[in-house]
Amino acid sequence: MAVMTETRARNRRGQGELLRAEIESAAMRLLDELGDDEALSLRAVAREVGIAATSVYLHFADRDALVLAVLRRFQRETAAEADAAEASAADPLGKLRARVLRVGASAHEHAGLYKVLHESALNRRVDMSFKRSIAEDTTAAVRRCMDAGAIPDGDAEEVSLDLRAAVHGAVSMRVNQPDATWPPLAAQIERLLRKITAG
Amino acid sequence: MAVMTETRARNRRGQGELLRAEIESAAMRLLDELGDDEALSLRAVAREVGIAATSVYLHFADRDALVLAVLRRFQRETAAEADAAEASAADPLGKLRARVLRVGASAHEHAGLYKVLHESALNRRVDMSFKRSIAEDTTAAVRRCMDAGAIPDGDAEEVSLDLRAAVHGAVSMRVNQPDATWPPLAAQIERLLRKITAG
DNA sequence: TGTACATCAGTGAACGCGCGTTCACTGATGTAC
DNA sequence: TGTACATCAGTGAACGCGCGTTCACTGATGTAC
Repeated sequence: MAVMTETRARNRRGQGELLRAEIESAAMRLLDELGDDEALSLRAVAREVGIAATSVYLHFADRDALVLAVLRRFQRETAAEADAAEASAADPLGKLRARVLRVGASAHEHAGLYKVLHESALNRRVDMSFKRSIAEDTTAAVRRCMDAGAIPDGDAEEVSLDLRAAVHGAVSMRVNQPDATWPPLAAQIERLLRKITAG
Repeated sequence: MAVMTETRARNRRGQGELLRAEIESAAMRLLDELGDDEALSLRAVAREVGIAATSVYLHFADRDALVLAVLRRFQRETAAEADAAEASAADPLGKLRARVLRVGASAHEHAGLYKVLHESALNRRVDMSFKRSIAEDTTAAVRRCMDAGAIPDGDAEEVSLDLRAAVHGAVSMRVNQPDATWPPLAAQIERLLRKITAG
């Protein structure tokens, strides 16, 4: 029965794009809580921002467009964090470890967004090929480890696939059953990395 | 615009429970296609069976009860298949391999049900502890391998967790991005099993 | 410096939809006498 | 052998809900003259 009393000052002329960012941020917050794109309603986003539901259409063609914008941003941010983590390590194996740990941690921290990005029905409906870069970056890091002799030589694509599957699984279990008790994610990821990269 | 013309003979007296099974089967089919419990509507199930929507309430308290009945059945069937596969192998390692391969294959074959069981919002909302048995059975199989010296001795719980994470990840990727091209699941599972059980 | 007006940012009412669930009911059938 | 009736299996109308989206609109503000 609580009535929405928040009012929001209209943006100055020429500043209309500011609302776009506000909508996107609100949707990102909600989506991270919900963990399900179908559960995100445009009207809830509008309520969160304090605008009329129809105002969302000033900046996004429809609900899918809004969700996709959020997911692109999450993907971009995660990739940047992974790059930064990689850069902070010295040797190839340290870089691979830092990258994988960072990707796992980001996913765990933003469980809802991770779920929507990787486990929602959107994957069946729209093109999400922008996700590919994470896989490619991991494969490249594996390859550099092999080239440097830091891990046994082999099929980098295959090792990367196994590694991503294992990390995805470790994260997914925790994200989907948050109430169960789980051993620390980082330790498991390090162990999986060790096992999977060993010849 | 197609109108539902299917008619369905009312069950004989005393046979009312037959409808329960029909509803459960229809819901199972739909849920496997949809891969999302929130997308399953009671009315769609009723349409599929050819009954009035309200007739579902003769056998299930509400939508959640119906979905849970389906998931319990799927879990029971998968566990039985895994036990059968295990029984068909001779040595402990063969049994573990057979079990893990069978669980992976069942999941892949029933992608939608697998998703609902392991990745749906139901996990946050209701008790799904009946899922535990699969994990426990795998851990037991790992322990028998260790006892028999078929794999290096170690923490069976930990190895089982890593194995389940990896297999879950391998399945989940394929299930969630069915249009991407993936190498054969069985080969990847065998490889992961080898790597993860090796000391 | 003043003012008409185009533009920009955003609104509010309305639409049709499918949904879960409640409720009072119907009509065939088996059974007690 | 006949029949009244309780029970069983299932129905159909109706409810209120929140949703995505369309549409014509409003009112403040910057700018051209």
